[in-house]
Amino acid sequence: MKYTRIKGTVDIYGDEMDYWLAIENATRQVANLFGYSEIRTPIIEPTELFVRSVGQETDMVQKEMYTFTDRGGRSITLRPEGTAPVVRAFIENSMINLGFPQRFFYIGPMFRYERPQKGRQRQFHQVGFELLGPSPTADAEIIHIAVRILKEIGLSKFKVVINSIGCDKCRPRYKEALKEYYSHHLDEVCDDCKRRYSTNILRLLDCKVDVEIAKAAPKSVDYFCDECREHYTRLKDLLKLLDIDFEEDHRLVRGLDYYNRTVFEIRHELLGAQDAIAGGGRYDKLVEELGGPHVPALGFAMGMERIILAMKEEGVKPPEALQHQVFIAHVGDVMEPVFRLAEDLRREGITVDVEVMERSLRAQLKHADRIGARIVVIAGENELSRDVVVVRDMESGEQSEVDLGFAVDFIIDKLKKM
RNA sequence: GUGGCCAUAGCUCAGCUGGUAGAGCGCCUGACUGUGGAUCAGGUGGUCGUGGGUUCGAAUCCCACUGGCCACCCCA
Repeated sequence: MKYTRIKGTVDIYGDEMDYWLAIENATRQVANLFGYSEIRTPIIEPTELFVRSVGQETDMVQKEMYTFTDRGGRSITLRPEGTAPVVRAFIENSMINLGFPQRFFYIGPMFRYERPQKGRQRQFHQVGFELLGPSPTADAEIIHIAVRILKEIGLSKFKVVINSIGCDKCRPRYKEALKEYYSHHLDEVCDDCKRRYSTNILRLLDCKVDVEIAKAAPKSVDYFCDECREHYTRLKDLLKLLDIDFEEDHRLVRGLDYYNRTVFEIRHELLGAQDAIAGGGRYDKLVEELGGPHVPALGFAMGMERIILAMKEEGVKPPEALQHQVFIAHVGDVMEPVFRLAEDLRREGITVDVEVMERSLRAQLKHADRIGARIVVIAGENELSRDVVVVRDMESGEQSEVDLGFAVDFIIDKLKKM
């Protein structure tokens, strides 16, 4: 094979596309119901944008970015996530003048240079929502939307996990407590944890090896400042009001530096190692960090590939995006009336395939059957010389001769009854 | 970046201890000269992932590379 896909990428087509459209349709529908407008930002951004926002020390920046130098000598990166570009666009276009709050959603490809596995590719796709606003009500709304979309798609076997990692004011105290605690267990934890003890102490909490040690570790809740405690408590109350089931997990910390206070994840029960189908949190300092005004905000992203895996695991079938309704088979020199009939039907919103291969009638019927056409119109010289066509119901096999002038009404009527 | 398993027709796979490729499905044609789905018959289709090595001879053994899957790491 001469040319093949780049490692970690896939071609999406055919029946598979139905899954994608189901997710996109659910997203747009829910976005519309909650008043979110779509934003499309470039796929390439200055490298520095992600270094600043996601964090110099994160794995995403350290070893997962697709970065290259363009012909002008600029360092460019294929976006590894969607929040930083949205915030950049918000600042650059002075959207602050549009008033508050502001609500955005996006759908598109992201790129991370990782080793592919189940639920993980190098080019993957996310649906994301961002809400620029400060209150716990905003947090509840964002989680509400994520759950709503998943339900709209037809999923049910997932759970919402939430936590708060405090803010700049109270997190240092919490980190101290963790260091103190882990200093007594350093010889028991895994090598990764030993390394992160000094680089990123919070991450020791979600280590999968030393689960018991992490479970017994100090919890952020016990170190919150008054504001963080109030925010977190209020969020939980609001989620209950919205009838959203959630679990608290003090070990949930996220890998992006910009998060503070609320973080959450939605995990699917039937997936493998990569079971997080959505994740997000609050980022109150990010807008300022990127040179904008003080604008507290939060958001989340859902992994479309993972949602499709979840749909398949749960047996959720997306609706067929393309339904072949009418196939026009023709024999002989009859194109003028055939084209006219096809156009008349399409004007009524009916999907019409016209034979373009000049095959035998038998082959045309076979093709019509394969694409799932409900009705086949047989237009031959025999019929058209008498100004009629044959209309065949492909399910029952019933055929009727219909005057050309009544064919459209006849077919519309027949489709309605199917 | 690390580890395990894997790579034969469009798809799913067989091919035992080395003797130079097969099935099912699909696709095309015909039986049915202008009528799909069933059946039957015929046909199409592969430099056995790539490169090298061992051998008289390699799809089969060895090495490297590439790619795939799964897991680690990390994340959606």
